[in-house]
Amino acid sequence: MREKLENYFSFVFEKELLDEIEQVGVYKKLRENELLVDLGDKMKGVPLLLEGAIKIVREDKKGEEILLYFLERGDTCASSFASAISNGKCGIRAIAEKESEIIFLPAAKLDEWLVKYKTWRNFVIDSYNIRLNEMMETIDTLAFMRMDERLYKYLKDKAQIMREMSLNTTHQEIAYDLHTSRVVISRLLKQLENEGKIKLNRNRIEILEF
Amino acid sequence: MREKLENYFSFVFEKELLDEIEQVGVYKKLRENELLVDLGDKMKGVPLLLEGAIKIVREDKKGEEILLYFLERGDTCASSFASAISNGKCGIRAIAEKESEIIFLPAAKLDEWLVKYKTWRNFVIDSYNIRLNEMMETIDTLAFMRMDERLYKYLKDKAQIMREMSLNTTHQEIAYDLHTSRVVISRLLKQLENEGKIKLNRNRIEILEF
DNA sequence: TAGAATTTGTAACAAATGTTACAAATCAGC
DNA sequence: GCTGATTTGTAACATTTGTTACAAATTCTA
Repeated sequence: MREKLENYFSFVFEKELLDEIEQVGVYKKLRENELLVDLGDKMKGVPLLLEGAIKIVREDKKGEEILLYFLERGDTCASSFASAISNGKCGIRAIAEKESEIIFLPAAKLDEWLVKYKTWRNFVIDSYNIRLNEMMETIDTLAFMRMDERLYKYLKDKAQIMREMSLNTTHQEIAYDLHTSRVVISRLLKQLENEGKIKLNRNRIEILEF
Repeated sequence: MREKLENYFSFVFEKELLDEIEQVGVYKKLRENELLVDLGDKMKGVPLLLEGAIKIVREDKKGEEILLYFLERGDTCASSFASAISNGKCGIRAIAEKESEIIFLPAAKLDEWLVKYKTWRNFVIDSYNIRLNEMMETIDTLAFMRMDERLYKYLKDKAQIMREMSLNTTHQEIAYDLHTSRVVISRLLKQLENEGKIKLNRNRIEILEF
């Protein structure tokens, strides 16, 4: 764990903080599709993502879903931070898109470290800023793009996160993430294929153009 | 200024911090429709809103706009905070919806206060959390609601912010905020009027049902 | 008060997205 | 192999949203 921690955070956190994290942090391995945070959870800590990819999804009362963004290694979940510090509920769901490794940091330390470590302050503020920007990008996408553009962007974003030009997924799953119907996705995927941008196979989509 | 500061922040900030804010903060009065922050600005400080209402708008490269949310008294602009601390550019535009009063806090103090005052840490974290939640609500609205629902919600939200059941606005302005066309707004407003929820006049919309 | 500018109403049509229904293809397990 | 479940393709149609065009109503200004 120390090794992975050093890998991604030695340029972010000072040595003393890394030591503390190693002491109090709880390492956890997530298998693919494992649920990390559910809607309404009260977080007792914050996850630091060491490896893998995590999908953050918003759900409303009626159970309708939409993908907000993905977390990559080095990221943390700002919404958990909110929930952990203020003891409130989390408004999102987090699911591992592939096998991932995290370190869980206990809520009690979060505020203490803000005082003690400038690098921690920077990290927290940066995380919030990154997340705000991510949310703005999501809003841009929803407000300004048509479904065909959103779909193509989704495929490219996911390929980047998964570090794979070939995605294992079904039309139905994509429809859930983009909050539309399977038929619409099938139609637009076929259109993208005709334009030569992707290649369709059962349970697999290859991205040909980036 | 001290009086207004005490009014809304005496239960938020400790006395020493209020003193410091009074010393270094710059008071400013904004007239209606005055531009406070523009797209791409580098913020040299953060505004605290003492009085009034400020509209936060997102704009993409093509000049297309959409309303993100409103700020009320007691609020601050998380996006400015981001920009001020990291010396980056601001991704939004802020415009006074009505005459407003703000205090501008210099960037230099922001980090210093994080160490010195627990109340400031709470305020900053809370502000980020409130903004993240506001963004999620905006995303819910865009992803899950039809235009007629969005329009009605917009009217009610704006009435609340302006503390007025009667809004001075045109169909075109609403269309800009919701990123649609004037004709669509006129059509849906007429529909809401027929349902007895609002009453239409030139340059004025009364909300009858809340 | 006449004429210009702004705001609103509405029709007719186009495009995008959503829905229902069903068939064909592929796969998993026996 | 056969059978049932899953996934994909596609047609036909409904609904929502966007566009163009133009007239009427209201306000502003000279």
